[in-house]
Amino acid sequence: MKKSKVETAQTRDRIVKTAAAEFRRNGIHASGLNDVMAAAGLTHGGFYRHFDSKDQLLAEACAVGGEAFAEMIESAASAGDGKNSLQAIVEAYLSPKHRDDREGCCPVVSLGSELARADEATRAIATEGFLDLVDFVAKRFPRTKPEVAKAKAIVVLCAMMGAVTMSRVVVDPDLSDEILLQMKKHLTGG
Amino acid sequence: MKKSKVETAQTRDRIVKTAAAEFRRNGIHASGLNDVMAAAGLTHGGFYRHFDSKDQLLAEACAVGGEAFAEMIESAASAGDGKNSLQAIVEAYLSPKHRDDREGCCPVVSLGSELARADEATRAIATEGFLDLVDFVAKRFPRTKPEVAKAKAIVVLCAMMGAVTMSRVVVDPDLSDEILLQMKKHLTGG
DNA sequence: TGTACATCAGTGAACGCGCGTTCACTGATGTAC
DNA sequence: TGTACATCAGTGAACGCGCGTTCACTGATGTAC
Repeated sequence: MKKSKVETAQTRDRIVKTAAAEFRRNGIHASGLNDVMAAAGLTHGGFYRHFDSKDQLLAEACAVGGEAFAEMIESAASAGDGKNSLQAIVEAYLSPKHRDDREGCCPVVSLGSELARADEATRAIATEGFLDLVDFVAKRFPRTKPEVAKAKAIVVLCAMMGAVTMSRVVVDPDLSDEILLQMKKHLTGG
Repeated sequence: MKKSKVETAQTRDRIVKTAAAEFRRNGIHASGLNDVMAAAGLTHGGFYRHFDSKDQLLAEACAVGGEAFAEMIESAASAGDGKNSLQAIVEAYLSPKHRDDREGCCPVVSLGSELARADEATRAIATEGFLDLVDFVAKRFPRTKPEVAKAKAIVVLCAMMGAVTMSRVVVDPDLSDEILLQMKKHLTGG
């Protein structure tokens, strides 16, 4: 049953990507390794050929999930023209599509309160992902001092994270939409 | 072993209050009924004399935790004078004290991403708690149309929730403080 | 008011189940000669 | 290049453990007479 090196690496990648989706969909605690491995088309026994522990998988899944989400945001930014790329980011982040995308969304939205209790390695990776996003958003404030741009980016990102999280908690669909809309108006100076 | 009606009601209250703290400290999934009952000074077997299920306890714990947190915010608001009560709320919510208070904090901060996956009853209670806070904060915008004040309150609350959540995720204490500080400056027009 | 009995809050053991993790086994791959 | 052997990815059963939930039992409380 031994697989080629290429195949082994592909399997490992598939497990991490599957975990990144499963964790975001169901939460960290609620996603069993059995679920993740089955969703990746494998049995659970082989897990420890690739990883030391569930915590290690979580850390790697956070890295991959964060990068994938950053790419989504970056492509949304480049869809808007140079001047309006901040608005394009805000509209993508605060869209009902993002709110309803349980597998591909921002990891902080789907896992925020669980990440706050995760081990240091995972939180360090989440911190890096956040800072990468902060840098990217900060560039949308040209002719602004770097520290000020960074501060603005932190505010915009955290505000959006809170809004999408809350839009998922409330039961009233109209209220959920309103939360996204009001935050969008606020952040785009409407 | 039967207890008096008063004692029974007190026990029930104690379980709910203990659960409200345990859930916020450790998360919903990570808090076992055994943990909650032991923390309330009881054995786990008696749980079902008071509640139908863990989900029911969660819903009631959300209600109690939300009310207790609202009272904290209201007392913070009345500590500042009438004009600056909004600023007092923002400063209390975005304080390191609130970030570091794992048991008494805002339920959305400690449980947000888990609440988003909770059952309808719990999310309905969380929605009520949120709307109560929105109404309370909206009153800090006098001489403003009710719809506009409500919109502003939604924005302020969600932005603060996101900031405190993120401040708990990041590993760098300076960055954590900066997140709180920048959001405070932003919301108080600094 | 005093007595007999039903109620039921709380205990502690047990239920089935799924968790994270381990392990003997398999057989195709990669390596050594 | 061809053959013999070591490696190890993946399987499936098993480990101990804790989960949510159930239940027989207890004894003090509340109730009926």
